[in-house]
Amino acid sequence: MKKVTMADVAKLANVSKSTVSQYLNKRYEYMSEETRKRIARAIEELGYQPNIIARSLKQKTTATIGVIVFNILHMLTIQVLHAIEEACQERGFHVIVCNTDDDPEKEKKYIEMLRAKQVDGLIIFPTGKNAEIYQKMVEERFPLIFVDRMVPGIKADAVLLDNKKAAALAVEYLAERGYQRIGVVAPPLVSHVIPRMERIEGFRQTLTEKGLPVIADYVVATEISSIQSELAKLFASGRPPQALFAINDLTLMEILHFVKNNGIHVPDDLALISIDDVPFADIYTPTLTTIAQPTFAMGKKAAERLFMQITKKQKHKPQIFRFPPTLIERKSVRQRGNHNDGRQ
Amino acid sequence: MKKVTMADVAKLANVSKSTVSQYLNKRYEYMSEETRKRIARAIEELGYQPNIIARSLKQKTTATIGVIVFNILHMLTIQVLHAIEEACQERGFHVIVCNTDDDPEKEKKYIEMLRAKQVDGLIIFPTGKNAEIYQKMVEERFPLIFVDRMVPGIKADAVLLDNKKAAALAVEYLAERGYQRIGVVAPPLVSHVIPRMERIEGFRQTLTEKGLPVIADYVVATEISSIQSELAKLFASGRPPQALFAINDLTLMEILHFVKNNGIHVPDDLALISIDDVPFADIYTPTLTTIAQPTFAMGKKAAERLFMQITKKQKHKPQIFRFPPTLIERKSVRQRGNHNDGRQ
DNA sequence: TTGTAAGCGTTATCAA
DNA sequence: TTGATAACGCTTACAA
Repeated sequence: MKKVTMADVAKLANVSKSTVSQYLNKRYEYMSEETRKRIARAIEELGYQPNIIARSLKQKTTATIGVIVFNILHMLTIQVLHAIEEACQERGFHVIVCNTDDDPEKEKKYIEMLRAKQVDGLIIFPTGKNAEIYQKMVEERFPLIFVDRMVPGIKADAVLLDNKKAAALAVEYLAERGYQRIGVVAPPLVSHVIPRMERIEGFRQTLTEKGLPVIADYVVATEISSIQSELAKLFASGRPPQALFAINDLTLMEILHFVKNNGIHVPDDLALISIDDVPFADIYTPTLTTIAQPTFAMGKKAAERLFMQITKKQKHKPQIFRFPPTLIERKSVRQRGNHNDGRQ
Repeated sequence: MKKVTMADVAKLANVSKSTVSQYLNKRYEYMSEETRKRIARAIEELGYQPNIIARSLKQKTTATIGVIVFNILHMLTIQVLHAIEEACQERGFHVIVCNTDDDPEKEKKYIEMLRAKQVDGLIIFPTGKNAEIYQKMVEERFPLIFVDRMVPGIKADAVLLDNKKAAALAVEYLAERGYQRIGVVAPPLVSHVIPRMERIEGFRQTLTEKGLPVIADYVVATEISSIQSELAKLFASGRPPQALFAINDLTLMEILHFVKNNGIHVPDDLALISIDDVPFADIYTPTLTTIAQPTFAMGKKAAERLFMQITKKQKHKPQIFRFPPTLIERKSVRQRGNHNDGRQ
């Protein structure tokens, strides 16, 4: 009762399917004004809508990309996704979004399904645990970009924050303001999650460069759910840190809960700086000094780079794009008095 | 060099394409152990991956749905999307996500493109301004669900918050605690954005029911960018409101900025309650009393209902699903002293 | 300037 | 238990 096809249009307009096809693809060059109008009328009359699936089958291209993320609720994910969607919109592409919850099995299934659906390329916020599959795509020259996390050993394009720099920014900022006992809070340090490692590495390194001690106890790296209790232990000890560096928005939230529940005053009792510019940074009291990621630029770059891969399917040497973090100075870190030697 | 097709598998396994097809669709009934193994081996050997596009063309079904949202950065959007994605995952469906920025033109283009791509159904957070197009889909019985906003006159399923109830909850809560001069802050009241209208309507109605005056000046409904200045005017006047009801998270943010910039103390100078349970509600000082939407349940319902439409393409009378809001009591509203008659 | 016909990679209907 | 063969709706040489 419903499906109008090109053949119907052709019949009604008294032309052949190919002519209709020409028309639809705007190849008007050799088409008489007359036929063009007849076709237009027929399409109108029948309410014809082309079937892109059929075209895709023939052309082997779907104008669709897949974006596989490990946490769709993450602010970073959403912002990058936004930029990707916008870039795709400009090019007439569509985005299939898949959420893995950081489960490699789901990721694997998604990659396979999306490739079966013939997406033209993939942007992945990887779990990091499907090396063989990533590798296979690289070998086949399938258009692929990693975002946020990269996977060691896989020669694919990646769009990342300059994580060491971000950590350095934080530590330098604190050090310059007289903080000496600086702690860091992070999720568990697992080796395949590169940004975490890089941030901690940058933290340690910068501390050393600044001549400050790296105190093992001040490195809190544990499940989000136990950050509160770990912090409690830390602050129950004799010498709690003077400042805390939150490696991302999730850990920042935990710290904020902790200070609220324990009546710790920021920045007087404890200075705070974090990576990820949370939306409430400047309504919180005190406003929060953060290190922002250029999320929109990152998403845009990922999309553009993917389009490049899609259009010119040459070899292209894999590139890692490191985006610079930006320190946004607010009030959660203040200048420490010089007379204070660090004791409470 | 790459594309392995069913024909290749068939040749290698020494069977016909149809047999391979049977195998892939797990119709093993009449298949000899022997051929089954041969096919399995051939698939393995060639690294064959089925082309779902071809299958879709034949079967007229893509196992893909489209989700068109008017603001992908909205927290509500993201949470509902999350639930939709999860429900789709369970059913082997994929989700194409499109962001319209509340632009009806974009929405129109997206709807057309997605239908051309033969998606099996559409979940739309509508701009509300493409009535003819929505109507056409309804008439064609194309699977369609509206979320968050509904469109008057369009007989389609919709998943919504019980907006009047939400507003009533807020006003009752304030009234019961002795607040009399209650204001509301909202984006511009345009008639096609139903939830806004419903919330304001609920606000007014409940105020009246509680015997409280509806003061025109206390209804701030304006562009987000000018909320601050409108609030400034309001508070510069002799009798500012004792409590403010933020119609959504965006307006809440503006109010929060305003109180911070003007040294207004919450809840002592001004009580605050809002729809949308923002992530920082319980780290803010004071913690924020909010009215939460059951976002996950809403997304799940939208997906399930869409699947129902997709599977049984019968008439089905359109239903509006109203989800109950939940008041989460925190500290941004306190009991007012009875001796206070409302004057400052 | 327009039409014919051969695909694209599946599935489905019959036969064998 | 398996195999021909014709769709599915479109694109694209090549002819006319």
